[in-house]
Amino acid sequence: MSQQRHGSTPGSGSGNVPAFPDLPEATIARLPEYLRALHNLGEGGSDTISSEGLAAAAGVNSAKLRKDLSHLGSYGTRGVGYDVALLIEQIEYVLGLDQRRAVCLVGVGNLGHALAGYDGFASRGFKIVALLDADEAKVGEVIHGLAVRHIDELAQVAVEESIAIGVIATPAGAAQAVADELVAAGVTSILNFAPCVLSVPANVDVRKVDLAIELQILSFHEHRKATLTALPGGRSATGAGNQEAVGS
Amino acid sequence: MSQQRHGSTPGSGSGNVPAFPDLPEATIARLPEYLRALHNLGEGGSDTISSEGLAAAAGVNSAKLRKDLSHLGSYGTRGVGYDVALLIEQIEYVLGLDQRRAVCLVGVGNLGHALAGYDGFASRGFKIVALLDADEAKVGEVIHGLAVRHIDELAQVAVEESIAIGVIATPAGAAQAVADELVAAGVTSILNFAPCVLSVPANVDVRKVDLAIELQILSFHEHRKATLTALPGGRSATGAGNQEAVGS
DNA sequence: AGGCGCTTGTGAAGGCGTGCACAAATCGCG
DNA sequence: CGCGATTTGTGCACGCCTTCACAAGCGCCT
Ligand SMILES: NC(=O)c1ccc[n+]([C@@H]2O[C@H](COP(=O)([O-])OP(=O)(O)OC[C@H]3O[C@@H](n4cnc5c(N)ncnc54)[C@H](O)[C@@H]3O)[C@@H](O)[C@H]2O)c1
Ligand SMILES: NC(=O)c1ccc[n+]([C@@H]2O[C@H](COP(=O)([O-])OP(=O)(O)OC[C@H]3O[C@@H](n4cnc5c(N)ncnc54)[C@H](O)[C@@H]3O)[C@@H](O)[C@H]2O)c1
Repeated sequence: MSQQRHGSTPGSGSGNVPAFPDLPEATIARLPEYLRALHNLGEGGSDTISSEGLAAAAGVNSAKLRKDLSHLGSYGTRGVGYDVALLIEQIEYVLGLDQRRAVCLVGVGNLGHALAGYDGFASRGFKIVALLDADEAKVGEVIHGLAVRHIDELAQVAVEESIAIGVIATPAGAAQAVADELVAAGVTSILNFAPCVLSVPANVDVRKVDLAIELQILSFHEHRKATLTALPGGRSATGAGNQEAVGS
Repeated sequence: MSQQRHGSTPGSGSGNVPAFPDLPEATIARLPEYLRALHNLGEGGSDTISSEGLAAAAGVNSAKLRKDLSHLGSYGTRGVGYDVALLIEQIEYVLGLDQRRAVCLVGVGNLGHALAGYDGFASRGFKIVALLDADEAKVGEVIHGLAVRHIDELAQVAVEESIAIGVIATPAGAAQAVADELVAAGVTSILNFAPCVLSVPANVDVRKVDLAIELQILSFHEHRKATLTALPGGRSATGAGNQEAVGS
């Protein structure tokens, strides 16, 4: 394991060299979950936490958690557990949360309003620095201290604020056009709420959130449960059930 | 393959026997995507569609799509493609979308408001039949023709409306309690927007949507791209980039 | 009727992720 | 100082998923 990577911790060096030994996608999708659990535990006063305990708090298998964390390096102490503060620092560093990330939100409609007012972004190092819409009637409206600007100003704002992440909350029909504009403005990560497939250059990452799909997956399981009425075991009320989560 | 399963199609029989040859989870997570693409194509006038075409529309590999569809049975015609209408019917049947599914929404705050007004649910066979909140000030408020009711009425409404799916849009602190109440009321599928792990009986399905996690994953990739400034190939502008999607 | 091009359905291989089980390491205590 | 309790880090095996590649099947054209 990389025992000499201990020195190169977040706060210290700025231009620290090496890209991480490319973590498995499945792992990085779980890191935010661990981070949240750690924050909760930190407030609880705990100084260290065992893999078992943290795994329980994050809702995963403890072996999986240890393997995930081992990819970041060796930040635990055998016989003791993980130092909560240090681990938080490490994960935040790996996720790039030590630097505030500017986000722009395009489409200030029903959903956009909710997102604009959501404090769960700011508390994780994300700051919405621009609200954009094509509807002239919405331009100028102030939401949580931020005025809605016209979409045509995107390129300008993106440069001014060094925006790398964009959120699309427009109707599906406009999403591709908006994505193109975001890309043109230099955005390299997009979170898309519109139910459609986006086509973007290879260097741009897209993540999609589609509530209808989630419901349809649940519907399938409902359908399945319904057709299996005659299940031999009956209902077994286990403590922690089957938790499915987003992630690619 | 199962050539005799053709007769047992959706519309016809009601109490049709067999549970599907349990589809892979990865497949069922993609079926809604195919379904949306098919609906778009259907409006476009196409009568049949090739796996290549549908795969492109859904943003997946064509071999994967064929394998996914082959799990439902053989509904394509070699040399021609898939009959759009038939395939839609099939997928909707498998997902259990042929019957309207009643949904209740708990927590009518910022996010809850947006969800309550979202028409993307109804258009997919889901109907929000109850809005519930603990805040007396919100009880009675009418949103899109539906009045907010007090959470204490959950059990009653759940039975009246045969609610099997519940959506949680309350603060994280209240989510577990709400989940317990939903389970007690007979709900067997939960879509959770609160950033926390829910503990439920084994027969209950939970899916989580956490926007902060999505952003953190994007942040990681931003961080990675930033540290890799010296990438040999430069930016290769491929047509369809890397599309990550939700799903477990 | 026969051949040709096109498309599906699938066998097989490879990669990824998961979870078990255990050796190595650390702490506390006698 | 040594020993036992505890917990991490990981080698390994298994299963799922993805992807390639191709035979089988279908329609159309001659
Ligand atoms: N409301 C929800 O709860 C919800 C849930 C899941 C997904 N979605 C999806 O999110 C998207 C937005 O939903 P909504 O309910 O907020 O819709 P909405 O119609 O209320 O808002 C859309 C906003 O986008 C703006 N817009 C349209 N074209 C634009 C363009 N080219 N550039 C910039 N802005 C543009 C409109 O002016 C409007 O303000 C939709 O794709 C919807 O399917 C919504
Ligand atoms: N707003 C967003 O864009 C957004 C985005 C992602 C996730 N979320 C998450 O969704 C949840 C809701 O967010 P929000 O911004 O709508 O919060 P909010 O505070 O605006 O709304 C929460 C609502 O839940 C109600 N509530 C509280 N306790 C309840 C209980 N025990 N039973 C029933 N109702 C109860 C409150 O009365 C309130 O109306 C939070 O967990 C938040 O983290 C919100």
